[in-house]
Amino acid sequence: MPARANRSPAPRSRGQRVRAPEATRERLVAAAFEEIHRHGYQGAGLDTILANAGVTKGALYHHFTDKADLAHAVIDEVIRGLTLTRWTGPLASYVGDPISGIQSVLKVVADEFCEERLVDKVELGCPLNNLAQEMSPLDERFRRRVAVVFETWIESFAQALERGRKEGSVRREVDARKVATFVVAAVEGSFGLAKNAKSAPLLRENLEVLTDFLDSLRATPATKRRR
Amino acid sequence: MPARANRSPAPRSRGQRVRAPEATRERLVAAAFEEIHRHGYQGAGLDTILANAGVTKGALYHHFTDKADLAHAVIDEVIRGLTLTRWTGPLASYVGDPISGIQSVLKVVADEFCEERLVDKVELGCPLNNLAQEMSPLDERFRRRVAVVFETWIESFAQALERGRKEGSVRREVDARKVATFVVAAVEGSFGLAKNAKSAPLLRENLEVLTDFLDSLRATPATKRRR
DNA sequence: TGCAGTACAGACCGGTCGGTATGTAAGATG
DNA sequence: CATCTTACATACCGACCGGTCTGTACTGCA
Repeated sequence: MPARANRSPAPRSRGQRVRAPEATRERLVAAAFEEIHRHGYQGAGLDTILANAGVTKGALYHHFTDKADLAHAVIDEVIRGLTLTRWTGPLASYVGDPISGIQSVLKVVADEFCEERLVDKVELGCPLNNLAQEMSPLDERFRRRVAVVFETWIESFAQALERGRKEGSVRREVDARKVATFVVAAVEGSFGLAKNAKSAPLLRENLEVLTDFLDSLRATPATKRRR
Repeated sequence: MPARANRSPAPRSRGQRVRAPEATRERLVAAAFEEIHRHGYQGAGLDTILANAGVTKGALYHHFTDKADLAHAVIDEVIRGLTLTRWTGPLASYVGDPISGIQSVLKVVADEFCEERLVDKVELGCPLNNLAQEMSPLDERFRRRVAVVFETWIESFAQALERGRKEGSVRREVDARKVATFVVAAVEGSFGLAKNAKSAPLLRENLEVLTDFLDSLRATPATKRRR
């Protein structure tokens, strides 16, 4: 196993304690996110998290009741935040018809993971989907929290599509909610296959097919967008 | 935690040993598949597997070198078999154009999981995808074995689509391989969302959208199939 | 300035679980 | 029938790991 990187070393130099509870908490959550992203919840070791956060058991159990509580914070804060930043945020601020908006967001993500700097992250998969698949049947509290994040994601896409329908850019027969759910499912499925194949190009190609599918929903019969 | 069912009680009544090594091995693999399907590889307990198989550690380590070896057998035999039975087999034996063939297979699966008897299994997700998401970044041997199964699945769909293209039922511009990969990704993504939502209808609806997408690939411009 | 509550540090514990070592009965072999 | 190999059963071990407990330094407050 590769030595685990300990970025942002502990700011405690013994004799000069800093006393920044909020910062400590966030270091713990951030380190937990990393570990869980790499090894899953069950595979994540508290000792590793503590080492990477630069704190000890005392700090952990001061801020959280147990391992699950820490993971809940990871979902509610980090993973939810990432979903908003990557998907709902960019789509909401997009100017233009919603289908082009979703396609634009897909392209941004595809480009991002094809960059040299992030190709390695493809094999770690989507943190949201990872937790969903691992924990949904095991712990109801995990399942619900993850479901909430999925819901906001789907709902933002659904509202965009519904708006497009009313504005005339999206075909009338389209069920915005169903399509939005499908798009999210297809995105997560694409991440999953790319993760197993360790292939960022595979992710990109899948998102391209998804883009074609979205074109087929346009009211103006698919004027072959730029790719 | 719920008491784990021990179906098919051990056939050993002490004093009348049966000596059926192949059967014992298969009982172990079957029990391991169940446990892994429910709790993932890391969460699966050997003691539970042994209890449900009705054998002991001695039997296990006689037939397998370690836990990973047992799981490898689960992938190569059970999960691969399920994939062939559910997807590539039915499609291969379908008479008619390949797009209708894939749609038919999708419908069979959707109906299956909406039955009273199998709705509970939705929340366990697809065994193949579960292992792919959990183990791909952790163990290269797991990743490769899972990738092989995905490959046969995708390839069977790709060949069907390519055949349709040559026969004229599938549009010329369609990249059979890309589309086949996307379909598999969409299926797995749909299973994943349905698993988190604990909703068989959600799975069905997603597969319906996927069916619509497949219609858009027909050379004859989507003559609105039966649903 | 003393005191109390906060924010940790670090040693330790108990259970779980994968794996091993040893024993033994059943079937094959000569 | 003696023996060897196969096919298990069972007791046991040691490591890991989540969680606890106690101690302590810093800080705000009366």
